[in-house]
Amino acid sequence: MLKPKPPASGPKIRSPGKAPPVRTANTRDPESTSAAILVAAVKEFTERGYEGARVDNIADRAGVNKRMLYHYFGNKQALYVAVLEGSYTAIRSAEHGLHLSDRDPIEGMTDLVLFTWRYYLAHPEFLSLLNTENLHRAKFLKRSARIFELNSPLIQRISVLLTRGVEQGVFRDGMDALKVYVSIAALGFFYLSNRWTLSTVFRRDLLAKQEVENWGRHMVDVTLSYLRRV
Amino acid sequence: MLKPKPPASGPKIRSPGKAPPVRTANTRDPESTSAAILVAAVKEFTERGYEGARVDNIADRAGVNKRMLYHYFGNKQALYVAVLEGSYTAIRSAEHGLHLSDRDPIEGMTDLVLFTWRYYLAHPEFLSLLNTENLHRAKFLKRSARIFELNSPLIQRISVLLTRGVEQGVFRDGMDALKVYVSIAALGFFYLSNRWTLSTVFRRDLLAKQEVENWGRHMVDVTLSYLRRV
Amino acid sequence: MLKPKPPASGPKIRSPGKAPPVRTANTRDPESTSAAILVAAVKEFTERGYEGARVDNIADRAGVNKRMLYHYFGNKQALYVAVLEGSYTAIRSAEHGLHLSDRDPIEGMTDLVLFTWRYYLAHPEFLSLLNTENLHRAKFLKRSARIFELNSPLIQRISVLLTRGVEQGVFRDGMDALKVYVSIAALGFFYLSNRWTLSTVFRRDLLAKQEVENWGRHMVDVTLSYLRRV
Amino acid sequence: MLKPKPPASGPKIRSPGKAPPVRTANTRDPESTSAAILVAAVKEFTERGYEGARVDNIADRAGVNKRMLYHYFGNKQALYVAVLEGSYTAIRSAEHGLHLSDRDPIEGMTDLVLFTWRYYLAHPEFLSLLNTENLHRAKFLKRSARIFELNSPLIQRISVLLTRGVEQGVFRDGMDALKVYVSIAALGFFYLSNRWTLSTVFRRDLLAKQEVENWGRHMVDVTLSYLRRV
DNA sequence: CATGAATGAGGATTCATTCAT
DNA sequence: AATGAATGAATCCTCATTCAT
Repeated sequence: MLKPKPPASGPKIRSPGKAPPVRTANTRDPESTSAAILVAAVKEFTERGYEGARVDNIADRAGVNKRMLYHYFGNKQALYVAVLEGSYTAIRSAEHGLHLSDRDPIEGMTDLVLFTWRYYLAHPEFLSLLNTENLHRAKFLKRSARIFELNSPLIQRISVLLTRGVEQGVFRDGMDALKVYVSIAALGFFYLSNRWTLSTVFRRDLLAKQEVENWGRHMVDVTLSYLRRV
Repeated sequence: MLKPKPPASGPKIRSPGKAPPVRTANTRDPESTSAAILVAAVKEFTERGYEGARVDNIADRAGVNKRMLYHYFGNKQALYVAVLEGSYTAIRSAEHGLHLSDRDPIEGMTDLVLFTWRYYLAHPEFLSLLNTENLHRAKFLKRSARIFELNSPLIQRISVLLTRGVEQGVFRDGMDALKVYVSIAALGFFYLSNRWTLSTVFRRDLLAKQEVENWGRHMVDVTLSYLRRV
Repeated sequence: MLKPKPPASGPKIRSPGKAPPVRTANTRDPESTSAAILVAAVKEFTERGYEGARVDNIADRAGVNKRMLYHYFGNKQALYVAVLEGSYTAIRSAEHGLHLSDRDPIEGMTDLVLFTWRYYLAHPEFLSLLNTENLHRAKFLKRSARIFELNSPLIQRISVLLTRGVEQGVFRDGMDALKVYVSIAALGFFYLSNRWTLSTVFRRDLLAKQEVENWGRHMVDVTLSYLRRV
Repeated sequence: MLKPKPPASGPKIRSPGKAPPVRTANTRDPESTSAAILVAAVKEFTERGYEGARVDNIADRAGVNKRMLYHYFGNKQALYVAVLEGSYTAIRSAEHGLHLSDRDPIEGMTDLVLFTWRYYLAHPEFLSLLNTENLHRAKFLKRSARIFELNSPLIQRISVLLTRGVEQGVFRDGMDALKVYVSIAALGFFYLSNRWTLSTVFRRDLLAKQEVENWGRHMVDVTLSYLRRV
């Protein structure tokens, strides 16, 4: 009798970039199983986008049976939404570590810019997931009711910071907190998200250590130049 | 954590908004056939990304037999590369309309910023394609030998503009042309590319006429604040 | 939930020679599923060659979902290789039933010839697969590391038989075991493999019972005439 | 306007083994056009079998427009039959060069064997086409009415040779001319046709010059051993 | 006679998801 | 809870053949 999957054939040729399973099978630990799936899903969706991501790959990477993925998350789309929400939750909760309210406005703004830059650097998956989501016109994100609540406090706090800066005579008046935040995000996000095409098109390695540090300072420079009262 | 979605949900995002064919069949005009394929491919890749794009959809949208797509472009990937190259060629040739060299530096820079902003506004496909390409780490773009030649003159011209601004005492010294360009691009690109998530997360319609105009001015403001000698 | 099966039966005219599925679906018995695929693949490749074989046909003949074929064997080519290896394994293990070493040389040789003839008669798939493989210049077979080990003992045993025949004064000296084996195989193989063109060209039914028996005797006659000391 | 077949894509990836076209286009010489197609078709069918052969490849190899192939031959199958008939015609007309009737029987038989061997060596396409045809159970050949007339004289002439050999006391009596011919053909045909698998399975280069010469002598040896009166 | 564009019917393969244990 | 076999609907791509010039 022939064995299934004879060695000569080598079926199941996984896509490149496959990581070895991070868990051993049959742990019977719901907590760890679903966490492992989530971690694997973040990687897969980050690397390949929504359409490019493979359910099989996620299961393999998580070291769990594919069926578990459906058990815990329902389907690919729901898993993707869970990944997305997790990413937003993470950045907003990280931002809580920032204490913008009781700081010197210039220092507070500098911290915000550098925090944003460093967060993006440390969390490429966040950028990639956002791009993927924007390709889909945020249709998945729209379903998540909590997203607005999650994000609006940040703008509020920037607004306070700006007001204090104006009161202290260091910032220009009439600045829009959302505009300021979007500008900061834009500088950091675009640089990293588009680094592949930028490096190719302009032949300059944007991820070199020195370039990365410079860009953080540059972001501070641009932001403060814009805000400062002249 | 999201609850597993009820079975009725059904992912399977079928081609929304599929357009009727733009041509009648069997024109026997190679130029028009391959052009129609290219136009359709731009749309499809823009809307759905590389993995999400469907060869069948492209053929349908172009109003040509699917086989023609392979006849003229070889395969999906080659067609995608053709789309990508076409997009870069288009923006760079549009930039040629700008006469940065013989202008007042402030005006020239303002023109560059506004041009960039308006080009991105008018060409959402360019932004989307770049995002798609960056998801793939520019692996397709890297194969295109002409890309660097296509893009490097722009940086050269910005550099000249900056130098003239310094000479005339209006710009700060020591500015990096690539940094300046990437900053401008970042402000415009991120705003548009991420408008779907931004609108959702901050509940503000970034595409409202007034907002769009404001953002253009904002980009000029930020850029000149940064460059100006204080 | 019931699946909404399409109303009418649908055309889908299968290629000629389709056999009804030999299994019922969804047996959930991997052994039997992969065995059924292999059996069906032998038939299909035998009847139509590698290029002519249809993966759909194989799945249909095996009574399994087409997807299973990829699950167990990877792809068409790997399945073909499995079929090929199986055929070689079968004939060599059948040859083990022959006890050439402890026999009278003339009898042993007669047995070998008749065994070969009968095996070919009983296993037309082996001949057909070999022809197919030779059309491809053995490119699939070359990848099989075990093939040489599988076949070389036979030549060794013929060699011993020849030596004993020489010692007993019944065989000529200096005979090459491989030449002898190839000659025997040639007589049987060609007759059967080429019987279709031979029958057409010479208008003689080579598969008539009497002809078949005669040819076996003829093979013995030719072989012994050649080997015998005169 | 984009040119069809952009350089980046490189469509029309032909299968390996493609030969450059042997003619320049648009010769407007029917004779040479159809001859070129036939020559190209022989190569393609020989190398890839009937199902593996590609109409496009044949046209390319012939350096003619694909449409011409249909113009001159009707379709792929008819072209294949033309190729097949051409091959049979060629070998039989070559056999006419042999003068078996007025020769010493032993010499005549030796000539026949060596002629067969050399012809097979020089015409691998004949062997390959026969194998292909046998895979299809000679269904194409059966349609060719001329085939029997073409081949039967040969057996007649062998029969005469055998009779003369018996009369002269050098050949055994009661030999069947067809059996003799099939045996000779078998020895030569199988050796060459199956050389790829034989070489792989037994690790011996059957196409080495010395081996080839030896096999011709071996064929004579076997044939005469069988026929000779002892 | 000659050309190259155009076509519809498959071809192998892949995918998210469900079933049976 | 967990498993791996099983499935049907795509998905990219290819092929022999015909059409319009």
